[in-house]
Formats: sequence, C-alpha cells, structure tokens
Amino acid sequence: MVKVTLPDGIEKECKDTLAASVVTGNTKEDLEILRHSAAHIMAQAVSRLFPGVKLGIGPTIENGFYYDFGLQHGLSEEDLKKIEEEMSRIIREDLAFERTELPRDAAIKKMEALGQPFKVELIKDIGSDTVSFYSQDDFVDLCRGPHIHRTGTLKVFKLLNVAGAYWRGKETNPMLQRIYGTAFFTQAELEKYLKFLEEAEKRDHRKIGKDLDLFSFHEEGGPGLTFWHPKGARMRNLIENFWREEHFKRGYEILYSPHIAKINLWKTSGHWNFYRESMYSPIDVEGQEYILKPMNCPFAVLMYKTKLHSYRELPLRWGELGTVYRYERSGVLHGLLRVRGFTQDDAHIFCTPDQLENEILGVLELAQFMLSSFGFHEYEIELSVRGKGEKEKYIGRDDVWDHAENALKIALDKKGLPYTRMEGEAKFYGPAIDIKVRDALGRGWQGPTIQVDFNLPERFDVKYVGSDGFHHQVVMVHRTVLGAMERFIGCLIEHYAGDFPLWIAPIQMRILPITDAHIEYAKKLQALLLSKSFRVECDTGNAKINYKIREGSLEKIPYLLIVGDKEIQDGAVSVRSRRKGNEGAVSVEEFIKNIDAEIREKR
RNA sequence: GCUGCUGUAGCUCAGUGGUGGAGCACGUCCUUGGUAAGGACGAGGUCAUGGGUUCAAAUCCCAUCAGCAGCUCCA
Repeated sequence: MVKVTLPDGIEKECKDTLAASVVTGNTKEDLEILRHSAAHIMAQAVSRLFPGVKLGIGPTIENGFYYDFGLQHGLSEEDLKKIEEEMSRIIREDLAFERTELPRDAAIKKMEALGQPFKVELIKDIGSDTVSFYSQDDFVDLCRGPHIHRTGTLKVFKLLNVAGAYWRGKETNPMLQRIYGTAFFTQAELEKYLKFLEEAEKRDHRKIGKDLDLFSFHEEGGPGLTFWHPKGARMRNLIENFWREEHFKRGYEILYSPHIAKINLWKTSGHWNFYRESMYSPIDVEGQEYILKPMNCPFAVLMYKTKLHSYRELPLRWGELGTVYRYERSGVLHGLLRVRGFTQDDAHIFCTPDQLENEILGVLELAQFMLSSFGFHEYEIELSVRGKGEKEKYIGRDDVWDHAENALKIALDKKGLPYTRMEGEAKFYGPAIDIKVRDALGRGWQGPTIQVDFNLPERFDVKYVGSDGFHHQVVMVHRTVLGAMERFIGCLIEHYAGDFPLWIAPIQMRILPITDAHIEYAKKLQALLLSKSFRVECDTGNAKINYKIREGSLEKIPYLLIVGDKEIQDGAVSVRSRRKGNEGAVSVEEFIKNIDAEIREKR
C-alpha cells in the first residue's frame, strides 16, 4: 500500500503506484471523483472548441455526470463526437489538475475577467471567505474538488446526449445546454452500463405495447390519450376485476360518476382556484359552463350527501375506477406513464376522526397487497407535506393540516415502513402518503397515494350524526392503491418486460395444430378451454410448426399447445411453456389442473 | 411550455435536388411440415401537414402537428 496526498490535501491509501496517481477505484467516492474530473475535462474540451462558452455547473449524478453550458451554437450529436475527441486529446496531454485558492472578491474579479457570469453568481452565493479553483493547463474552473491528479488517469468515458436545462433549475432563468456523459474505471464497467441501457430500451412499455398489440396513441386522437387494443383491454379488465373483488372483500362499495359537471361544483370544491392549471376549459352546455373532471372526489361527496348518515354506518368506503382528464404540458407526456386522460383506481373513505388511523392502516395494507400481487416488492414511500411559506397553494387551517399529517405519520410508524418526508409535495387539500414504483430505467413514478382531507368535508359541509345526536364533520380519505390504470400497466409491462405471469397474460395459451388435419381437434380444444374461461387462441395459419412456435414465443405467450396425430390419439396436448420450454405431452385434464393452480397462485 | 434531435409501406429502417427501396408483416398459390423463420408470386407509400426557394423538393428553408431525451411542471 502506498499513501498519497490528493490535491485537496486528503491522504488516501492506494494499492500500488499506478493507482496511487489517483484513487483506488474501489469506492463510490472514487468513481465520483473520476466522473467529476471527467466533467471538468469535458468543460475544457468545450472551451477549446467553442471559445467564449459560459460555464454553468458540472456535477456527478447517479450514473455519470453532466455539465451545463451557455452557448449560442446548438450542440448536435456530431459536436459530441468532436468534444469526445478533444477530451481524448486532453487526456493524452496528461495535464495536471492544480488547486488554487483565492479570496472571494479576487475570485469574483477573476471570473468577471474570464467572462463567466454564472460562476460569478455562484461565488457570490458561497459563504466562505476563500474559494478554490482547479485548473488544467489554461482552463480554470471554480470547484470544491477533489479531483484526479492528472487528466491521463481518465481512461473510460462516453458522452451520451445533449438536453436543455434551465440555469439553476428555474424556468424563468435562461436555458443552458447540458451534456450528459459517464465515466468508469474499466471498459467492462462502461459496457455493462451501456448494456443496461440497451436492456432498459427493450423493456420500454411503449415498444412492448406496440409489439404485443396492447395499446396505441394517435396523432389524430390527441397526445396523451390512450387507445386500448383488445389485448391491452383484456389485461386492464382482469386487473380491474381483481381490484374490484379485493375491494369488496374489504368492505368497499363501488360507484360510477359522470365525466363532466357544472363549474360551480369545482368552485365549491376549490379545484377551480387551486387546480385550474391542470383543468381543461369549460364546455358550454345551453349557456351553462361544465368542466371535464380532473378528480373524482366531489362526485363521491354529492352521493354521500343524498342522505343523512349515522356514525353507525361509518366508515363508508366508496371505490371508483374513475376516468379523469388533466392538462399536462406537452413535453411531460410519456407513453402510458404520463397521460392526459387516465383512470384512477380511486376511493373515498368517509369516517369519523377516531376511525382515521385505522382506515389509513387498512389502505396501506391493501396497497402493499396489491403491489405484491403484481410482483412489485420494491417501492419508495414518501410523506408529502406542505411547503413552508407557500400558504397560497393550500386550502385549510394549520391545525387541520397538522392533524392530518400526524395521522399519516402514525400509520407509517405503526407499520414500521421507512419513508422520506417531502416538504411542499402535499396536494392542495391535504397531506399524503405517496408510493413510487420504478420503471425500467429506474425512474420513479407515483402510484398509490393516501391523502387525508379535512377540507372538502368543510367546503361541502359533509356530516354524520354522532352518538350524541349532534352533527359532526366527517373526515375523508382519498386513496388509490395502484395509482391509475394507465401508469400502473405501463410500469407492469416494464416490470415483467412483457413476459407476464399466467394470470395477467392477455393471451394465456395458443393451440398450434401441426397440419390442417389437426385444426378440427385444435378448435374443439380451444372451445373447451374458452368455456373454462382461459384466454386461448388457435393458430390455423399455413405455416410449419417451427414457425408457429417462433411466432408464439416472440409474442411471449405463456403456453404453446402443440397438437398432432399423437395428441389426438391420446386426448392430449404437447405443452411448450415459455419459462421451461418443451415439457412434452400431458392429458388435457392434467394440463388444465396445472394451469388452474398456476393462475390461482399468481405464479 | 423550453432546449436539442426525429418523422419514408402495418413494423424496423436504408436512401439521393431529377418519377421511392430492403427485411419482416399482409394476400394468393405451392407445400402438410413434430418444438424458434419452407418456397414462388403479389398488393401496399401525397416520403407527417402547410407554405417557401428552385426549371425541378421526399431531399434545402420556415411554420405547424406528433414523437424521443432532458429541463421545468405535476408534487
């Protein structure tokens, strides 16, 4: 082991003299130092190629790094290649990273002289008296460090893409050009990462949705509006059936409500004031203004209020697969994961204040049950609360909010679930527990949510008669346990890469007659299986059995049932399972028994 | 919405300022084949839409629409 001193004075032990020129490459920190240095080298390359470029910031991120540039010239893919080449040149030059420190004022002057307004702004925000710079050759950058010793240490890197990014993430600030890249200690690691990106692309629900004929979007229909094809609709239908059954088992009833309602309803609910930017313009109906619903809650309230409710009836758990429409800016739409029209697996629970905690627990358990039923075992939980000093964004009194927030916290703590507290992420009417599931690229999407609401009951004067004979205000819980059908199915597709378990697969099995002579038997078999509620197709196409197997496999059908002379003679099917390949012949009864079990156990 | 990129057959994608191609899919015929692609022939396109430049535009320019990546938003 060799002890080396890094440029910022930190001592570090390294295995050998070669590695000692930098860091060991063994830790996450080492990788971050390497990537951050790569960002500097990239900035140097861009400065060489585009003199006068204004430098923004260049941090490391989960899988690499980026650097933001203020530049008139629009960067293209070809520019990335040139920048990569220039970076390679800088690496070959093996320049030293040198650290210098300057008093704040001198640093500001220096950056002003270099024509770097963003850096000036950054230094002005730094609290300390001195700031540090790192330079390679004539390139200087404001930086805390640490860095690798010499540019030559960077061996494996790749620039990935260019995108716009607002300076300091503020929409009102100028937009800079951000170049994303990544760096690793070994070529093998880079290739592994690129492989991951490739695999993620194959899991993309938009691609699989097209390949498996599940859904489509149409320029003629409008962006963010989903068209469910028979197979996608089949999946959605069975998920919804499962959802309904599980809700009935837990004491829920279900509702149906209209898609539009008069504007006054939305004024009373507060949506018109607090949610308008997500709502579509009013529709004129005989001189009255109607609004396409962005949420289902006011409808449940109206139904609740059709009669007087006793505390003895509560809690009322009213579910609804309610389709809502929200205006989303065009740039945020993303396949099924972010759409403009979607069906929430909504429910509204009307309860007394002392029932609240128990109801939240029940919903948490149901959400966990639903997610695990569909194979999701990893998700992140957030407690979304009000932001400080943003009162105008929310309805209702402070004490009411605190009460609601507390109820959610207690439920999470009782279940022992780890969560992150998210300031400023609450809905306008109340705090929430939000559960996020990840897509193939690891991006999180909000699915289930549990929201406590003391405000709508107040606005609509929603009451129950207590044991004391007086009227009391109910507490409402808004919740989804999947999120929305569109987003959930999008995530589901990526989770399974389209290779669904038998109970969810849109087509569970396909019968493949070997020749035309076997079609009759195949059809009879299909009718039998259909009558037992299996989702089964029959491939009567004029093709060899190999070809039919290939097609069925590409469509990720769980079972291919091959029937020929032998099977007809024995009343059997030859089973080829997607997971296990050719399993040989079994009797039809045996096969049915096996798949019944597989479906029941949701394997 | 913003920045950059993209839009050619049902799908995946080549392509050039001078009358549009491939593979797969589809149709017909031949073939009746036992666990991942049998063969022949055929049909299919206002080259996203609308303008402009040009003798001539799918190709160059502008706008619009839609998609992709990211930012912002949603929270």
